[in-house]
Amino acid sequence: MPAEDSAGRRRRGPSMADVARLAGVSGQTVSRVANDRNNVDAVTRDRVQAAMRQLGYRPNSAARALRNGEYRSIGVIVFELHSFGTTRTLDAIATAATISGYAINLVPVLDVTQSAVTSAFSRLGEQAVDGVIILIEAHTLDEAGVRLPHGLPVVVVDSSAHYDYPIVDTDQRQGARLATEHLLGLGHATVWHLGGPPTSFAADRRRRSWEATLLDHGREVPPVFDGDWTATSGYEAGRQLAVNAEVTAVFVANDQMALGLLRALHEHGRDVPGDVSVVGFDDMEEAAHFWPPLTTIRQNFVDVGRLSVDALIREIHAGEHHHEPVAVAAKLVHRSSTGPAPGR
Amino acid sequence: MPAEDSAGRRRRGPSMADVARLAGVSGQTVSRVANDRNNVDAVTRDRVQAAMRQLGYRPNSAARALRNGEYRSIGVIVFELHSFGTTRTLDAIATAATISGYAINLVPVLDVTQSAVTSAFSRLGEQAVDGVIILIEAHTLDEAGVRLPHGLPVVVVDSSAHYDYPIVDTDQRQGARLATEHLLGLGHATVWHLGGPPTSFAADRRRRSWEATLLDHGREVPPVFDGDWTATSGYEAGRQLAVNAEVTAVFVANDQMALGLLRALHEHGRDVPGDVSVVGFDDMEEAAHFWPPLTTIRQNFVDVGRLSVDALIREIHAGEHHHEPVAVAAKLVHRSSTGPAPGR
DNA sequence: ACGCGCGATGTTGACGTCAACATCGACGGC
DNA sequence: GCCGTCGATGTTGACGTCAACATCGCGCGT
Repeated sequence: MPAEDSAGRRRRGPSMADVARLAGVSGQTVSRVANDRNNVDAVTRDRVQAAMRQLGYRPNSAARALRNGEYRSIGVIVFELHSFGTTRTLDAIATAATISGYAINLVPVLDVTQSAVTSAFSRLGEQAVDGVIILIEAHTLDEAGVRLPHGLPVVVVDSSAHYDYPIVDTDQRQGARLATEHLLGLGHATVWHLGGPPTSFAADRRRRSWEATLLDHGREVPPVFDGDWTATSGYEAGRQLAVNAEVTAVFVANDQMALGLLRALHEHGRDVPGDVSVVGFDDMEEAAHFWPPLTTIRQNFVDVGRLSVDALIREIHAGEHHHEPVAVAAKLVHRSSTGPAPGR
Repeated sequence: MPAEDSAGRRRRGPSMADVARLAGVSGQTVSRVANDRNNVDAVTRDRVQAAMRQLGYRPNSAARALRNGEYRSIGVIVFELHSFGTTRTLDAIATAATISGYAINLVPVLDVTQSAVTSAFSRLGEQAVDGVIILIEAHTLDEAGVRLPHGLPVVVVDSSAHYDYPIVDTDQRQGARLATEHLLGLGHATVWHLGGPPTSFAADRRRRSWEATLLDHGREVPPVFDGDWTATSGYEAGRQLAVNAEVTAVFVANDQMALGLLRALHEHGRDVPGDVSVVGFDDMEEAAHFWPPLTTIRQNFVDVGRLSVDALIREIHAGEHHHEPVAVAAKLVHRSSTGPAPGR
């Protein structure tokens, strides 16, 4: 339990009443000063502010939230901050929320098990939040069943349209098409794919769009390799791709796996982009300094974050709901890891 | 303002009173059930729980916090989540806090200006937190002056002993010595250094320790190159290091800059580790897949996070204060970017 | 048969804030 | 000089929860 003072009472900060007493005014006047209302005499205001400073007064946000029925805080459920995309999106969400005057309540899912997700959701039920943004990959969500308190506004950052909640995400379809067509445009007969985990909707979208693009152009669709977003999984898949001489172009579902692939290609003495061209996805800051610098699809995480906060706040205030999924455009960043098909 | 019901009242969730009415008991009994007190008859408990489920009751944490004088929440001040270390530490803090039953309130500093820091601090003053962990680099903190509400428990994750707050951090000194001695042990005449921004205490510690280690071994201390933690800055410094034939060993203050350095070395045709050995700091997941895989100093972010949460909670509960700074040991991870000095 | 103890449940009030309403005094118009 | 107006300030109560205290009834010991 918290520290207590000599009388055995909980140590709490000074309240409005304390400030009021010191300044010789009523609590209500203190409230008015604290909230910047204009109908307070300048002299009185100064006196109150001096008293606040002297006592180190800070408003009690619990009381305020109780009174106003609003926490001005939004919960963000995340599963590990290892993934580059999640981290950047969280950053953007935090920034957007702060600008809109909302605090961020970070609710981590401790491990991949279903019970961890369920427990994160139930923790959230007791949290002081007005709404929730879900940043974990969808399949986990599905399995846990939607155990979120009814009536809590929710926005999902993901690529499935299967939820009862508003959705904001990068336009995976368009991004993957950009990558694939870039490689085809360089004269490669076809494009191989190193995908994300099959359980991720984002990975699924990228894979489908890659496939559709190939078919649109009348190309063969090579078998897919699946990774788990980590560089290590990219390296492992890469060891198989590297020994296959037919492989001249690979679209990798994220930059980290692309890094692993590059390493595998180097180890097998295959030149990039001379023998094999590689395109990533995300455009993490490091990608520009991979060896060789990675051509990749840049996601606009700032917009994703901002738009999900906007959507959530709209839902909180107006009870609005169920708009079209919001898709944020991605763009191709051309660097040195892609070049013309060999012998062309 | 939040959505209102048809009567124009704020839409709020059901309260204990609503549950009590439905279950035909007093509010206090509902409270006892909600808090898992044992002195409630099993039959009554079931009835209350059924009512809770039916109404979708969730306890109002604002009221609870007001009543108990404790938010069970800790604030974490961060500046951007771009840096790998900050992100990992935040992750560890979130995990540790959750396990200890504390929520995380993320308070982003929006940009590098002093006013942004000040404003983050003052936002924090109004936030529903019992304590604060500061995860931004120290110099920014200094300039802003310690404007934190007096009496708010604080823990700083940084490497300066100049604060009035408890400190937890990786043992920068030991980590940098490990890196430097590893390179000297491989027969390099001396070790060059690509440091972090001079304003960072962590960077400062690493630099000093590198220098001290060289002096201990009677080696020459080459001029320092300063980066800003980004791969880009590492690349730029790297272009200067790469053209200097004397450089055979470089200790880089983080992995991201090391990546940029590797790229610069490749571009100048200098072999790693044949011509130049490189050691990084952090051990981000990707480091194992750099080309070549990077020898680096692994920071134990999990421990840093856990220990800072522990220290903060201790401070919150007992008002304990001012222990020795906590230094978490780092360790060397040997990969392929380091080898014997050329011609040896 | 009486009372004591104890477990189950109910009642009251306080946590800090702020909207709504009440009050008070000064000033201007007639 | 009287009243109406308006701006500054004060008073009251309610938000939802829970500790402290009060009550009630049942079983058991003597």
